[in-house]
Amino acid sequence: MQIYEELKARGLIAQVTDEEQIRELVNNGKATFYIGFDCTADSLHVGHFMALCLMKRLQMAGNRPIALIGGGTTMVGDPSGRTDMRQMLTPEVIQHNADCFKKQMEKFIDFSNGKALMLNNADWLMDLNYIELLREVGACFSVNNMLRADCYKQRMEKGLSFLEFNYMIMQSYDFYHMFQTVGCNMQCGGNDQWSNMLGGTELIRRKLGRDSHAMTITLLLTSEGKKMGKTAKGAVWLDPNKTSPYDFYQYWRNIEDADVLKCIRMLTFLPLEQIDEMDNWEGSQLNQAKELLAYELTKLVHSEEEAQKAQETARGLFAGGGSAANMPSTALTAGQFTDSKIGVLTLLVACGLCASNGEARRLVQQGGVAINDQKVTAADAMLDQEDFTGKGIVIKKGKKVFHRAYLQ
RNA sequence: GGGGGAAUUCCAGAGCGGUCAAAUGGGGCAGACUGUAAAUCUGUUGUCUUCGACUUCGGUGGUUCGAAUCCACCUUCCCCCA
Repeated sequence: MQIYEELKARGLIAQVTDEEQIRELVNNGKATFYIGFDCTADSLHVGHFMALCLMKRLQMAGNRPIALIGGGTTMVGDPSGRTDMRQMLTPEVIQHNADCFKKQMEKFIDFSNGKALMLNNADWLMDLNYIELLREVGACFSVNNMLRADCYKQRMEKGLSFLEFNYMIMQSYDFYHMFQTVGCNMQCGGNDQWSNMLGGTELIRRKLGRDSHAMTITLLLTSEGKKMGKTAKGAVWLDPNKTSPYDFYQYWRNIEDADVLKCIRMLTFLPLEQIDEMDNWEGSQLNQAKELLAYELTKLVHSEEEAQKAQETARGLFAGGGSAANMPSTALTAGQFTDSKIGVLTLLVACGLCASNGEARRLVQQGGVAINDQKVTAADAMLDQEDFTGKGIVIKKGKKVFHRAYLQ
């Protein structure tokens, strides 16, 4: 099976400009394609992970990826999928984020010997001259057409600033620029980028009379239609300091039944035959699939070792007994104890399990806290400092959150 | 440039000058049931030294014994006309 067919079988491809041409290009390793990354945060998250996987797959098939850091476009802000205006980021923050992205990407993509490129569009966008750009590029865009684009439509009601309206033009210019300078002939991206991407191919056709291609990746949505990788606390990050490997593992382990197979197919590198076999799994058997998914992804994003550790910890905690070594933990200092004692509420807050004493109190009152498997019933319960020495104690919040606290 | 409207707790969205820490829904958290799933039901959801106190309703001042509710100005956004 060739790469294009595989991508299709995995359900990764959402839209393409010309299937035949792209198939030909990609299957023969003739594509130089780019994916843009807006650096609005200092770490990549699960959403980006899809894109990175696609790059990796295409690279393995002999194509050349370009990771484009949006140092310039982030200054403008993409209105797609947003109902309100993005917060403006300062150039310093954007630069910092771009640097962070670069480090993370190097783990996935082989940038050696020009096998892949990493560019930053700040390098060419920041020097543009307004009038020149208007005459050169602006003339090629029809506002009528742009307004018809889906991403702007929703914003027509809530208001759209001229700044954001220009995002499509910047992105199109990127493609146009790289088409000429590094021979980039295809753009990939999330399906929400479709109209922005078409802007680029259109610009290239108008300015140069040449064909270029665009391909979008299916957005990974939960069965409820929400974006995958978002939790109430925010995104699931790839940076182990922002989302620990254990939490990362747990995120996938806790996924809904309806989404498991889809995720395995789209996100892992397991052979399709193996995945097809799991297709008729049902009920609690799906738990095995979830474990596999969580393991594979943790391995890809962090390392085999981390995946192993996370799996052991999770199995131990949920199956009972088990090692407490790798669960998230907090080191307490003697200063946090008064008279060698600490209150449960204080402890919960200190470990970041609760945002406030009030929340901690509620949690205890509702029977949601257990320490070393003993349910805590009194909000004013005190714990002895000596219990925290060595491995410390294990706090269980609700049914799934385990946390270790020990004395430093 | 002219006219009108809006800003409320995580989100959406109610809110007579006192009885408003603020309806309702969503989301979150916890409990029951389960398979570390979903659905369902229940409780809870500003902070704290929690039978009490304190700080919130875009910002700043003002009126009042008392203001999320009235007035002025400012900021931001939306709509209509040009």
